[in-house]
Amino acid sequence: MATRGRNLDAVTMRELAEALGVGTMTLYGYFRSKDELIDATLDRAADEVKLPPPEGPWKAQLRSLVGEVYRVLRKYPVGVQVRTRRPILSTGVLRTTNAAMGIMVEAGLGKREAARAWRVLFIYTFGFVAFTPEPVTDEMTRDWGAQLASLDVGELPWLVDALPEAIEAMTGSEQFYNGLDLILDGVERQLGTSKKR
Amino acid sequence: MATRGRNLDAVTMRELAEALGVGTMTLYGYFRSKDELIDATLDRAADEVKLPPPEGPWKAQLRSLVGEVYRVLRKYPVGVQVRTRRPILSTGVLRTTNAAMGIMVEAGLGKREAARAWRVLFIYTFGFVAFTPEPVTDEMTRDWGAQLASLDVGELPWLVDALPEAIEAMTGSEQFYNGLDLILDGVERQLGTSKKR
DNA sequence: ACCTGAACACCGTTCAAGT
DNA sequence: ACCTGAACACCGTTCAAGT
Repeated sequence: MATRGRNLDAVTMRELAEALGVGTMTLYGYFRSKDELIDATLDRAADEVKLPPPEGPWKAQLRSLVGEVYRVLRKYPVGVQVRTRRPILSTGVLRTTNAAMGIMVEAGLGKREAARAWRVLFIYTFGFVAFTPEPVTDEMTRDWGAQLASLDVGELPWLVDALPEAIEAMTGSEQFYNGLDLILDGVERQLGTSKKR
Repeated sequence: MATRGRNLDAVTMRELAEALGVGTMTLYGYFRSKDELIDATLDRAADEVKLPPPEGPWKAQLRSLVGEVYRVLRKYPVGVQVRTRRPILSTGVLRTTNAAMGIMVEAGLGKREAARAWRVLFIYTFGFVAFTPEPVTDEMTRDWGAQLASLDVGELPWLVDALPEAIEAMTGSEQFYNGLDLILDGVERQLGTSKKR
């Protein structure tokens, strides 16, 4: 098996119990299942998302809100994998969706457009954490280099020509805001076509 | 444990071997590990992505390419979870990245901007598959409804006001192209600011 | 050369019992 | 009431052996 990494299996009931100095089954006195334990953790995490004050340009508010979600999700990456299996429908988590909807509707976007835009932002944020390895270890760099070296690059001229740029774009976790701004530009354009006020 | 769903654990070496009518360990004669077996499957899948002919507007070409990636990934959703653990660096898969870079650089985008835009498109496509349950079963609908009904919605006015729109935006897998077009608008704006020709 | 059952080191969780 | 060891039904994979 590959490394457990940031996957759900990175947390095991046995290890957690040992770390707490109790028997494994003691955990089941407080949570009915591992899923329930993880849910409780994520609800705590959601409270760490600071909602922006409702003032200033909508774009700055939304950027700040999404940035907060990103920051907190990086701290609790287990939330990403849980979300791949089911939506997380707790008040703590939905507070964020609610705030985003408020910002966009107040800015003049229709409800449907706002809901769709939020979906894109949510997918980007969770997806960024899901698909950006962090930290990148020396072993990873070595593995990937070896794999790339063994490729027939003759068929990949555009990629070869922009290899440094491609590697930078795919691995840098500091690049979250680049993509976010690109998407916010797209949302702004939606605003132009569905203007309500 | 929750359902295995479309996760990597949905495929077990024992079950696969049984389906093939061989002993479990026979598989290890052909692949060194489960990871290697999955990689071989994904490389086959990547060949199903039809690259668009290099003619017509760049936006239509890129839209068609990303749509193809989406279509194929829906067929092999196991690729999503594999990608959360490591990049997939095979010629088959990188053919797609190469084609996307070609379309964008030919359109006039700088290499760096093209690489960053591709990252957003990649994250959106993989993230969409990762975070959109498909199919939605009756049991899921019942569970989510029950969870939503038990919430204190007093704190979530914007969300409550747009609940049908939110549910539609979060569950409809046919909505992939809505978000894609929003992102392509953002890419177009990049083109305006970094125009090369 | 090709195949494979038994066994190992793990999981989450049930059960039946301890205090 | 609170806690928990043993056991069950699973994994991927190693090992040692079959043909």
